[in-house]
Amino acid sequence: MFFPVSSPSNMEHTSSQVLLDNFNGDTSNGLLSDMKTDKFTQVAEVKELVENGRFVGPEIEIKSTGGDCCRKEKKIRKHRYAFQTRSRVDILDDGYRWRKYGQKAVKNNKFPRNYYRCTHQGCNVKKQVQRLTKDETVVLTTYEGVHTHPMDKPVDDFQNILNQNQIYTPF
DNA sequence: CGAATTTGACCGGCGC
DNA sequence: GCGCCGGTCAAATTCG
Repeated sequence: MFFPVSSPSNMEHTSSQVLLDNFNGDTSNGLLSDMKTDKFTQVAEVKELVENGRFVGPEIEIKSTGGDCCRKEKKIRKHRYAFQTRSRVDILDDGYRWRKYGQKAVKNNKFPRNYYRCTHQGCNVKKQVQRLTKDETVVLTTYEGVHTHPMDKPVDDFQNILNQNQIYTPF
């Protein structure tokens, strides 16, 4: 799996993965519960939106299982995407600027969940970050939405430096 | 002083 | 309807 993030010097990533299991109805950790209530139970595809080699946002494409007899499978894009990272630090700098707007205690978890919104004007991408109790070296990050602007922070990765000269306009 | 964070209040959905 | 739960708001506070 492509890991979309730059690697500033204060980060220590040793692994990352997409939590495909949680998109299949497992809401035991309280995350992604709306996937269930929305009555979409099958994940057709989980992929990262990559434009010109640069990560621009997460995307989940879901095929609805219920519904219309006359219509073919309806595709719904939820733009929600989760991955977990093994890191000692909570603050994972992914190149975008986030404003914290909430913090909640999570059931069955001694660590709080943090809610962030992208500070860019008109870009309402959200993410939530929580540390797992069962392995407190794991940080689970859930993104919702797609950035409508390029990241504003320079990174030390050469490919990212090249890609900063490109503007992504999804609509 | 403007921007970001903190933190309790508030709100909507859901189960009983 | 009521309470719980997850998510968001917003006033107060802190930070740069």
